[in-house]
Amino acid sequence: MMDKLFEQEIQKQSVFLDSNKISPHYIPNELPYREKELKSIIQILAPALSGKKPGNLFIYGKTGLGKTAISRQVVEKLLEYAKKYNSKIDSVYTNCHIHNTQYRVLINSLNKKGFKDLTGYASSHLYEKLLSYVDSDGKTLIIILDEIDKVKDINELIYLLTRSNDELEKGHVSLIGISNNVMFKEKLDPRSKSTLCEKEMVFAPYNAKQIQEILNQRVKIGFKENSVSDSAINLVAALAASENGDIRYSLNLLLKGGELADNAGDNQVTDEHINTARKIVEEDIVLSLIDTLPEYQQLVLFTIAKLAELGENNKNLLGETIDTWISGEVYKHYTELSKQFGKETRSARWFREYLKDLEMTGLITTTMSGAGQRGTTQLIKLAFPADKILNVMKKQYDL
DNA sequence: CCTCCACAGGAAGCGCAGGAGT
DNA sequence: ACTCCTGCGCTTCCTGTGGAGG
Repeated sequence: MMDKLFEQEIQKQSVFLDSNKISPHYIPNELPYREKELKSIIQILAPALSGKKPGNLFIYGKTGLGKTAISRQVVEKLLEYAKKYNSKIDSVYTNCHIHNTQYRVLINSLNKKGFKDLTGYASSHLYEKLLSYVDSDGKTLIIILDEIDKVKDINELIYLLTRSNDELEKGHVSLIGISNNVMFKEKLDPRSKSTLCEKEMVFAPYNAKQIQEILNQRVKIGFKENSVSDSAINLVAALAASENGDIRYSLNLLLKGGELADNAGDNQVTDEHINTARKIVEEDIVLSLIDTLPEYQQLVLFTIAKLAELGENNKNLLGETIDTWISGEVYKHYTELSKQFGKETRSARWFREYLKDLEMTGLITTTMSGAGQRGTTQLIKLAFPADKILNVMKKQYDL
């Protein structure tokens, strides 16, 4: 019985040749339309080959534009060359979304370099360990900090890591910081800012045509021939273009679309699959955004979503749907709802901080009021359809 | 023009948790 | 085990801002 099920699964036809190659985590050998960026990073890091300290680099750009892929690729190539020419270069990659403090970044870096059982040590001790690791043979250590904006004590971390260059007898430490948060740079200490942003680079979005080309390449290696209709690829490219040229998003669409086709037993991915995939992927995005939110922010979001739901049957005098509220109004409803759920009500001041946080996650958008409204107040609007948010929240918390 | 309203957001301070030092 | 310190989440208080309304 079980054997039969496995047999069936194996023999099931698939549109995929190798679904791993469609995964956003897969780094292809060639990254089209990034030659310029590739060249600049190589130029910045190249001094390491002759034992000089490469400049620190800050890379900024929206999600899914190849920041991580390019940096990792360049560093990998650099290590190959270093071997060939006998230069001592080493690198360590840390995703700060997971390792989001100075301490955790240090632990992670040392772990990856083969140091074990480090928990319990003070961070000064970890720092010493890292220093001696670099100093032992005078290597150049390139530290890649992805999603660097997620580190809580980022100023201290930057200071610590760059200060190490003064204390090292031989060898250097060089930083590559990657972020998709525009505001991040402005929140840095002026001192950290000038160190980290010694060299700076901005990744521009791909346009629809470039996305199409990139997707075609991936489809060729990830899908069987003719398993994705041309119009489906066009649709994915168009959708991604409207999402700031986010390749990761488009790959997720293709991956989901392929799975949907497989499940339905279809031998080609069509527009229909992509449209369904889009709904699923979007819901996943909303879910993951909401999921990481603290409880009290979720309640605020829920309040706004509830208002939006009501607002759909609530037209203003011009017959337009009401989809924007002033913060005082939302706060009133929030206090009512929190009583209803038996939660403590936060002060209006802190409520405003919640709004700011929600805006940071991109779940809501706010604008300052102008004429037609007394004084200055925030006008609050959901960034996603209310039913989508409510659906996700209902599933999660059976509200 | 002046006052009032409705809010924004800074500053101070408070209780608490979790480390570091002793 | 104990104090001390620090950061965090939050409240309270306060000043500032700009349109509405007299």
